[in-house]
Amino acid sequence: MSSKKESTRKRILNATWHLMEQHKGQGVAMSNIAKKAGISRQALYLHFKTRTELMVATVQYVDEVKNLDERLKKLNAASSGVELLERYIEAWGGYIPEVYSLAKALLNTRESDKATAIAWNGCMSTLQGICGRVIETLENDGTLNTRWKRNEAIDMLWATMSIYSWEQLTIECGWSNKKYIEWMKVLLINALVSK
Amino acid sequence: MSSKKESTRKRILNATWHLMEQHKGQGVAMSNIAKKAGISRQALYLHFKTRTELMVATVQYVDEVKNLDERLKKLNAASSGVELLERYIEAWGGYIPEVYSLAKALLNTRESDKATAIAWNGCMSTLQGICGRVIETLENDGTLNTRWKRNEAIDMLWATMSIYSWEQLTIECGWSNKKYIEWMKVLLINALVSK
DNA sequence: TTCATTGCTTGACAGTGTGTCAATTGAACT
DNA sequence: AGTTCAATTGACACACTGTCAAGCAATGAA
Repeated sequence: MSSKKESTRKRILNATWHLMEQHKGQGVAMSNIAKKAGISRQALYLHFKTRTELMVATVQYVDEVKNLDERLKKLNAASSGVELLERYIEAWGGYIPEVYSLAKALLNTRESDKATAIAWNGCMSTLQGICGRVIETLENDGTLNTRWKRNEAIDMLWATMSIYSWEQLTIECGWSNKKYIEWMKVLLINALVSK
Repeated sequence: MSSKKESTRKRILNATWHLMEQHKGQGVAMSNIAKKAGISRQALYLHFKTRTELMVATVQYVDEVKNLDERLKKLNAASSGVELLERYIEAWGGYIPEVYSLAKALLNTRESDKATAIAWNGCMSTLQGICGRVIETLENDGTLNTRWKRNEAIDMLWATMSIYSWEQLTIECGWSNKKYIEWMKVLLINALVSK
């Protein structure tokens, strides 16, 4: 009840978020967002200098609301490299569908916009750090397939678990998210873990 | 020397192709293409109804010039499933960088444009057909890792060899194309082939 | 030679979206 | 009463796509 009067900024962020979800990131203009937030289009620019800045802020807002950090911390409880790998696939694979629409919007514009690219790379380096931990744990356990070098394994794990791959398998191939997680484990355990 | 006077259509297609390559698919407007082709912007619309139609035609033109079909036919010479898989990775992996910029442009607009989506799906189903042949050959050889079901293996192979994955590893991680092909083989052979 | 056709040109315009600016209002704080 | 802050309205610049009308030059056929 403390936020009966939600701040305009939050109303904008929520409006952006939900419109992006609804329209799968396509055709959401500043005027639509303003309308949904109940303010004028120009007022949007009082809070966010550009469309990109708004998108970046929205992604950060969603990450905060969805509590990605906390979810990733649960990985630490893994007792082996293989378990860590499995938990990573579950945690990140379960998170992707919740942010997909928004992330897609960022991905589409990052090539033409430096601010977006920087924000995106920030998210990605967090993930790459986790991939690094997974591979190192496998290495320390002696369960990393000897064909792999550490850095190549990290990059490959990161690339394979990308939002794009998720998109291809779920949206293009029609897999459920459960199926995606299940077979991603098969792929990566077979590829990375020594038998 | 037979084409001293290149047809306007071909000049447009070449202009589009080379501009897209140069600018990595970003910020290439109809007016730029017209200028490069040496005609007026409006004349472009006499040849192609929309920007999308031009892009789709350009991809088909490039496929024709680069002779993708012929390259894929060479796969047939493979004498085993594993060899076929390796040749597929080499052939497609070698082709991606040649069409990347153009393909990226299509990928970016396909969500908002049906014509693009249809053209793209056409290309993709060709690839999925080849992935199907690869997996079936492995199956017939008895070398498909028994953890895989056929359809899931096909989808996974296709998704893993997507342009997006290539983009991540080469452009984001800085891998050379040779390295990409090398480690893609490691990934997929370990994941799909029984030991 | 005249006429129609074809391919292209120019100029103008509608529509959509982003981003900016100036003048104004209304409420809250002091 | 005066200041400040948030938001409003209307107008505008700019870029890009797509359309339309009128015209021009070369080609080929009657």
